Amino acid sequence: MIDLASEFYDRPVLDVAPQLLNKVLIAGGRSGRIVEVEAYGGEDDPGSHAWRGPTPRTELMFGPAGHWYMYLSYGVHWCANVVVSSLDTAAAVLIRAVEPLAGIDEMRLARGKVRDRDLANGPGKLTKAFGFGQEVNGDLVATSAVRICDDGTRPPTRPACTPRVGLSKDRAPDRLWRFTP
DNA sequence: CTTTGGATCGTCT
DNA sequence: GACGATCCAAAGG
Repeated sequence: MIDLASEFYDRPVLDVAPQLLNKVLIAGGRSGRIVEVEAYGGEDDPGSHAWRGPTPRTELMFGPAGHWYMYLSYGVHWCANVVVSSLDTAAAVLIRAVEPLAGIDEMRLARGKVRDRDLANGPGKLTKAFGFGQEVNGDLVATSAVRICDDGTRPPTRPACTPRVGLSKDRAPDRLWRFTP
């Protein structure tokens, strides 16, 4: 189990996103394999929070690579993004789903009455299953309570590329920036 | 199985 | 004042 180095994140978002597949998310004694991600660009991407330039909420996206950018979705769910390339301004990868590996009892407790397969198969579900939120904003490589590690499993050689989920019309639906193994 | 509507509140206009 | 990078329960086939 090796923490990904900051160099891993400091690359174009379309390189980093598919390579996060099959990596392992670790937090609070729980772990899970990343099985769905989405890439978001910066000011040139109508689907991105950073589209209209920096705001108080999105300033983290304009910061250094290898940091968490957490945001509250629909006033209810915390969603976890990893900021990537400092050259591609304000790009980030949304972690959309993980497959539980360890700490499954804690996840069941955090998630309530759902089937095991539904414990962490959504961006809001996984943060609740792992029990973290806004407080992890900041450097994920050096000091974070939420880490991303490589356990030796290779990324898929040919990941599936599909449209991003939940974007309203005209938000660059032509960009197939959702990746699954 | 699919569809529908409610929850809920920070953020930006 | 409107709108989400969502989730879930309930209702209908």
